[in-house]
Amino acid sequence: MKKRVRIIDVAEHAGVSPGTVDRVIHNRGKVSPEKREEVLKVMKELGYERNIAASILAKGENYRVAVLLPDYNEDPYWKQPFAGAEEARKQVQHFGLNIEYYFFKLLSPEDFDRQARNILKTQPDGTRPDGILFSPLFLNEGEELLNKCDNLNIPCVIINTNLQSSKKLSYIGQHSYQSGVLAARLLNFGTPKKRTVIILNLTKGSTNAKHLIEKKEGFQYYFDNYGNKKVKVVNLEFEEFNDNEKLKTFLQGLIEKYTNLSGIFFTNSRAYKAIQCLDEKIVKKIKIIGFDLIESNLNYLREDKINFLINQNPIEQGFLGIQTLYKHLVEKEAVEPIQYLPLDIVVKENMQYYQKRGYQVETLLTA
Amino acid sequence: MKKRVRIIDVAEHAGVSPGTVDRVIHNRGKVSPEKREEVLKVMKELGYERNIAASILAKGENYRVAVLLPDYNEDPYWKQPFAGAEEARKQVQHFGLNIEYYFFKLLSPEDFDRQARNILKTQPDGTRPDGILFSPLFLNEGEELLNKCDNLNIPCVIINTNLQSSKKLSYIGQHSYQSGVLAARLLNFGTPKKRTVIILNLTKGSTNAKHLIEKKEGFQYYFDNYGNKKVKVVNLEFEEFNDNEKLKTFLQGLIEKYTNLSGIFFTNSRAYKAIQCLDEKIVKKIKIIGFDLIESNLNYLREDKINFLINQNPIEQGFLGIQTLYKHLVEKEAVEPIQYLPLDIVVKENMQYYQKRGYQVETLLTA
DNA sequence: AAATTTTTTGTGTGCGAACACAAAAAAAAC
DNA sequence: GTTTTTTTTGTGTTCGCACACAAAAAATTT
Repeated sequence: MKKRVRIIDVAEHAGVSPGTVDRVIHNRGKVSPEKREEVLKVMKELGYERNIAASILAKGENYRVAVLLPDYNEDPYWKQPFAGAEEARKQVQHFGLNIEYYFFKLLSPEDFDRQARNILKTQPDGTRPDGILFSPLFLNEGEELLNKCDNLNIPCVIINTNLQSSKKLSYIGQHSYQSGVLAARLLNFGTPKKRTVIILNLTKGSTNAKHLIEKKEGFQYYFDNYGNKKVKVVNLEFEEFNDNEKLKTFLQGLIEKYTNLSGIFFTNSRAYKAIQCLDEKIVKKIKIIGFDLIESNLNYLREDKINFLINQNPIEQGFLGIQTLYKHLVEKEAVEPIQYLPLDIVVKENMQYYQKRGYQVETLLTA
Repeated sequence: MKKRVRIIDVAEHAGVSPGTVDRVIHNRGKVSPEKREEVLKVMKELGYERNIAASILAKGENYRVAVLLPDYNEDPYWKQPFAGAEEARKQVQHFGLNIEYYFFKLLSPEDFDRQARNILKTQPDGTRPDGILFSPLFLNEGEELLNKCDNLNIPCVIINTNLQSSKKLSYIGQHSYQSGVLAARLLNFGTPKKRTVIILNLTKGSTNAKHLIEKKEGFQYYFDNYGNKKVKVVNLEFEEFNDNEKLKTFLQGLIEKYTNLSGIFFTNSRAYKAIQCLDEKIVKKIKIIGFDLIESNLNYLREDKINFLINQNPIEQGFLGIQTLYKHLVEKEAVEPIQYLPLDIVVKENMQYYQKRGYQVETLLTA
């Protein structure tokens, strides 16, 4: 148990005052080059490490982080990153990280933009947030926010949807392409003969389509290279998924057209919307793969109407997002620019274990 | 951003000195009942919360935690909990938690016991560890260690194998029974007709058999209640798995005997030992499910010789184990007595994401 | 060469809790 | 009622860092 090296130890060895060492550590300038070099050398020699507890105490509660997510009342999926962030907040609040939440309307780029402006507005005390966690569902507006933050020197962590921009501190989420490959593998597993599989995208055009395209490509790739060569892949999209009648007509059309239909891969969390519209017997004959452990999907998983759900760890996304900002701001540690979360294969028999933090979502939101 | 309530605030409101409040908080006795009550009341009223950073700083680096695991040179699986613990150590070392590792010979209860005694020996400075993390592979010796620690008031976190004893702070690991059910589900998925499945236990009698029995029961339960009713389940054990010739003979015997063999479920990480001995064509005809993402298994997963691996998150077990002790000792927060980790279904297409921390295992151990 | 400005370096205080020790109050012994 | 002992309460120092401010040294100006 080697005793820690302190600033004052470094100062003594370097023949300077603690104040000078402090200036070197924090780059507060006003240090002559020679002393600067000497201090850096001694720090390395002695292996100086900042005492984080003392640092936090001396600094006071100072960091402000803004979290911008879709309003979860419109889509229960978004409860989960929120819950994860809340969980992390409880831990890091002791160490000087405070969090403010902002919510935008799920399908409205305008609202996203409005909230983003709110976040960046200077407070009465003249400050801006020290970090932002958000999900860039809209490509342009997301990039714009990243750019603004880059100018203001505010680190951003983005979750769920990746942007190519290098102006982010870190991306946390799934590898879209690979999730498509995985879905294909699972569907292929239950498709021995010459059959048809459908990849169906229930979404409106306005949202960031990039990760949906990647899923499709991954899905196609698997069947082209590894899967049962006799399987035909059909690629479809349907926008009016909120109109039950239209959706029903659309789906029945598919069933009639593709008589040798083996399975459907839903590219997002809306598998349950389709299953609602279909006859039980038909559903059970088709293999169905969807995304996300939201309650409506889980119910169908229990009833064996959905065969597999792929979990993209939304709770963990929120949790890790806050943790990453904490690491960067408070501990000043380097963070990974891309943090891919596992693609969990969820069936009835293991679903319970992926909802652990999920329990708190409910209690949290009714409070 | 409400300002924090400090001890001195509580003291003022209660009309006592900070020392008295301190005594109440730490139960250092010597406080008159009236003042004690008053202080507690005020603490609740003002919502006092300990400033953890200040607390850690004032206390100094004080906590010592011992970690007792099997020697990973004998079984690569055990590299993983070690790596997880190391990862956690890096984080909590800043906050006053120091870790010492002890290793015991995998199949030797005597060595486990010897190391346990080492751990509990008082140090030159008269102290014992403040907490212990271990894996109670041997039922009796594990219980004994728990009992001793209970007497000495040392909190214990156990991983991998559960013990019924209530004298543990927390268990972290899988739900054995449910993992059996899950394996059955996956095997059943690929078994349409009247066939035979084998559940095979490659182990020596000496280790704690309890979680193996639970796996078997879960496996059987699924086929009895939900699975294909025409499947016959055969329950076997083989001890001399390290003798390739004998194992080969044994397995070929099985193949000949059960001509309609559909799949084998290996109850631990030794699936690879069996596959080594078998002909490629035969392996590919049989569905194989095993446990644990060790390199030999992963290779066979890549080659499609193993269909599914169930991951019991050994890295996370080590990581969470240390975190749990940190929470208990340093943050003094309540911890969950049982923390079940997910039963991950791993195939070729998602295996990479479950090894994230695993990468560091290699670099760690060659250093 | 003295006075002034600018750059560089050193000193001191506070953050909040833990713990040792001193002081005061209460109880017991005489 | 005084002294001694025990219980209860209060005070002061420490942990290591951040940051404000004071002091010293160097560079400019006069």
